Amino acid sequence: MNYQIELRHLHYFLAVAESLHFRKAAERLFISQPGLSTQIKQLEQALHTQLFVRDKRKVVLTPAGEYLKAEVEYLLNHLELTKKQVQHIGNGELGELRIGFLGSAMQQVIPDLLLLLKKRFPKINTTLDELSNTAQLNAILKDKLDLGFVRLSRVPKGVALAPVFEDTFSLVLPKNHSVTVENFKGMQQFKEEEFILFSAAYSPLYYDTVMSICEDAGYVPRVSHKSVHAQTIFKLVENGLGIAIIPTQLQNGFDMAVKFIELRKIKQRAVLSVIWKLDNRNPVLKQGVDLLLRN
Amino acid sequence: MNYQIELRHLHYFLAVAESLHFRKAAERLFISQPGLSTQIKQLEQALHTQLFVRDKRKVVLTPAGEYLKAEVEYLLNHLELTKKQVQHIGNGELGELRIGFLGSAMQQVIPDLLLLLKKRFPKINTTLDELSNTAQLNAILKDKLDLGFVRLSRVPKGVALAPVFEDTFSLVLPKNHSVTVENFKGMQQFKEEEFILFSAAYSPLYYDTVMSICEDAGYVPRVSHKSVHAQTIFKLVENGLGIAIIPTQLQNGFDMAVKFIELRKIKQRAVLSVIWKLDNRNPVLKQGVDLLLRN
DNA sequence: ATAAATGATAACTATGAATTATCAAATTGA
DNA sequence: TCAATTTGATAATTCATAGTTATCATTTAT
Repeated sequence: MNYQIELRHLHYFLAVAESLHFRKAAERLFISQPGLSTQIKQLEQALHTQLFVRDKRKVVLTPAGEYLKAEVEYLLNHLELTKKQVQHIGNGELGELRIGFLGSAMQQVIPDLLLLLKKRFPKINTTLDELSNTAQLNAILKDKLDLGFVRLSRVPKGVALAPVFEDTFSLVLPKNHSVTVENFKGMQQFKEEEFILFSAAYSPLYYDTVMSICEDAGYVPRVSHKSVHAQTIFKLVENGLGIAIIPTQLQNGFDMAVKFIELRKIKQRAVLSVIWKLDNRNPVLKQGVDLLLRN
Repeated sequence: MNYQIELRHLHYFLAVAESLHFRKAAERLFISQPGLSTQIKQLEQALHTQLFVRDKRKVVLTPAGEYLKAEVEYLLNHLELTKKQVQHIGNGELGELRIGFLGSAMQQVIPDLLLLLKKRFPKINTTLDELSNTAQLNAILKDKLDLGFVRLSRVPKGVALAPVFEDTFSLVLPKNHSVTVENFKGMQQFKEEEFILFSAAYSPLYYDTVMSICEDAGYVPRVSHKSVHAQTIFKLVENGLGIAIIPTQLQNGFDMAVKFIELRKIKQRAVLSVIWKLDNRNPVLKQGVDLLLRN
């Protein structure tokens, strides 16, 4: 009657809570549906609390289930980290740092950081994931990631943010555009152009900053296309579909038929920041952050 | 060959890590010693890491085991809280606040706080534990306690501290002592007395403060006895074994044959503070702290 | 030297996780 | 409207493995 909760129950619970579908969850877990049903029922009995409402056609989480889901995600991720950490200590390695980054940070900042880290702490392992701003923030909140490289101006309470790299912006123009580095006067020259930008959902800060650059030049830009990949933006510019404004660093590493004009005189800068969770228990994180911010 | 870790393993591991003795741990867990041995071996295999060194007469933790112990304590306590929390939410209650306190705070502050809390959040449950300063700090670091009422001036990083109650000190004298409330001049009158104090281990801040009170009067007190219980101290004073200095509030609730002189003119105060962990995930804590500090 | 204590190993037992087969209810669609 | 499909729950059965008992090898204490 009084079951003991095991990690199995938590893993199963999470699968059902995510898919809200017993059969699909069972399939994902490589067990049969009746087995999953009984295990979930056991968990509910152990907690004396209903976690799902089964409505004979759809499954939904109760408020208690909703709460448990968030906590289980946290607990399981934390346990996963602990397992790795224990192994690292057993091997005489210091630990692992899980890093997320925006594509636009791969050009320069990330390689530099990794080299620095390897030099100072040769035994620290790293994992790298290219993720959007919001994906990184979520992963950090759930202890799936230790460190994120993002372009954000605000983060929720409990998360720290520190700028690590400042870049100018550059104009991206088709090769045959009448404006050149030599005859470039200012952004007011592009009042009538169509703009191609990174989408606001991908990076709200970037979007707002570009808007403010045009605003300072006295107009609101017409945005014809939005994309999340630099390469796509370059290709669109190359084909005369508009002009773009990008962080200067981004032009490296691509071989595109466009020309760049660095906007040194405008005040806006593309700021890359690190974010991490203040209550992160990974002992390696502190050293990584210290190292990063000492530059 | 590749075992799945379960909570059972973690509970068993913790029992062995605490007793450093397989047979005793097995007894405590109500299972047989061989069963425990195999489960621990499974855990070690799952982690590919040795956790204990069995030296054919004694068992010790490896560094990796040491690390795991701390993390497992944290995880299991956190899971325990989560279970309660889920049940509370399921019952439409808000949650549970686990409070620790010094005996000397029970007189006034704790009952007041509890009444306030019950009034503002009728659905919050509380558990109360009388613990020493350091026991509270440890319990808070391990997520076994949410809120502690202590007399401390510093706390480790990651723990917050906020004063909530300030009390004057009072002299405790035997009934027949020549000094009375009427002819009391100052602490310099007690230069030659023996002092009975709370032990420094129990409350370092109290000890230092009493020392500084005598220092201000121009002498170093001779300390003849130390205790952790107010009642013991009163009893010793009553029997002429010395005099004492205590937070004034403490005299309430005891019916002792001693007299008290409140030291209103000296600058030192007995400060009671709340402490809590900044990364505590109990959603109730924030409301409790807010309520407390708003007074 | 003998007795007591310790953790590991081997063989066995029995608990309960997981499977298969099936049901009842709800939905879909010809 | 009625068969076909989809859903989670239930019942009976199987089987993996946690836990047991019995025993050993080694160390420590008397």
